[in-house]
Amino acid sequence: MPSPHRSRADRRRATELRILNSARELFAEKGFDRTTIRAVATAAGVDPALVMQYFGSKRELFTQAVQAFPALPAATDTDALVDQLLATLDLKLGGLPEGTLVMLRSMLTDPAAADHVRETLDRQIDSVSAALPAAEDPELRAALVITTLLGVTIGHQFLGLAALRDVPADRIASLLRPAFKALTGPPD
Amino acid sequence: MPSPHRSRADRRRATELRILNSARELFAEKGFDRTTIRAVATAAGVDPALVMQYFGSKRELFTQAVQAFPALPAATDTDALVDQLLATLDLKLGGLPEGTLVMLRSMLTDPAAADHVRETLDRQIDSVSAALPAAEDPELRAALVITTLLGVTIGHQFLGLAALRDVPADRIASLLRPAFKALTGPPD
DNA sequence: CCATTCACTCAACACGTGTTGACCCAACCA
DNA sequence: TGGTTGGGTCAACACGTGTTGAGTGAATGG
Repeated sequence: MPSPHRSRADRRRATELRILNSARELFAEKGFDRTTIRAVATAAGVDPALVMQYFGSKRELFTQAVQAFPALPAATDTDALVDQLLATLDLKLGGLPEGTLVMLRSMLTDPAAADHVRETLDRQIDSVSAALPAAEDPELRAALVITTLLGVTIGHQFLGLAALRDVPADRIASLLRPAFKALTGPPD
Repeated sequence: MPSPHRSRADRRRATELRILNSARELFAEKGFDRTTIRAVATAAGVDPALVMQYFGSKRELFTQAVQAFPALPAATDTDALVDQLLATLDLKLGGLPEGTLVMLRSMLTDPAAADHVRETLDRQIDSVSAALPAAEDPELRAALVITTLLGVTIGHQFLGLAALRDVPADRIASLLRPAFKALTGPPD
């Protein structure tokens, strides 16, 4: 059922976007393997063949459905860095962008997704590490901070751990803050 | 190629075990969806139909391939608890039992695996929480400790983050210790 | 020694998948 | 108005999957 009176190019872009959105939603919810081209097509109200025609392959559709993680804001001061990292918790626990969910969901079972996540986290670690000039082993400390956030995110967003349900993000942040301070700079 | 002179019952148990071990290895490496009955059978040197005959279904084989996480040792003292938690890092970073790898690998894409992991972690959280009588929000604190360990494990074991490669477990433990102390009991 | 049990294999079914090529018809353009 | 483009559908192929039922032959036990 085509929407009324629109130019051919407009409709083309609209359905392509509809497909991409359905794909993101399904990939984020069920992962790469369990998301079928047919399911995406149905969700978008379109024939499976059209999905192929537009994106070439399921793998390519997956790639397009992923969007880069939001870059971490730079910080040179350690205290400010911790605050900024904790500020991202709101995002991580509430409305993580769907393109990010797509990556995280499949990272343990799809090597391509794992690569993408690894590269992204490595980059984030470098970025955090660069803001820890005073401490020793800055890269390792940064990695522990980032993986901690990853673990909390997984426990909350994907596993739905009881102890994390209905806990406001700033409560978690306030408990995590002293831990991150201990991690990023030792008490001397 | 039957191994020589053994009783029928012995050989039966032996091949059943061989199948189970192959299954564990493959499930741990590739996850539920990408592990095929045929691949398990081939790895065990056996016909696919035999796998079905012994385990009934792929799902049942998966269930059998999972073994319970090693229970957390109890501790009533906070400092001792932190030490014990960090002592598990050796295990988590080195030779995590394959049955555990199976669960973790599939937890993001297979709901049954997610259930199992959630239940296990909930139990661990309760256990840790019980050892934190003094602090407020003990359950939440426990959950943050456990999810931190989860995140570090994933970053190291499954993603292979560069910053965690070739870092001895006790180095990580020594950096994590002050963070866990800050998390389990506030500086008063 | 013979009948039976049973570990194990073979061949196939039913189904869902990604992917493809032929086709249709409304929008466009001269 | 008529020919062409191109968004979109239809039907099918080739393949891999979990699963099944009939069959085979050696170990068993009386």
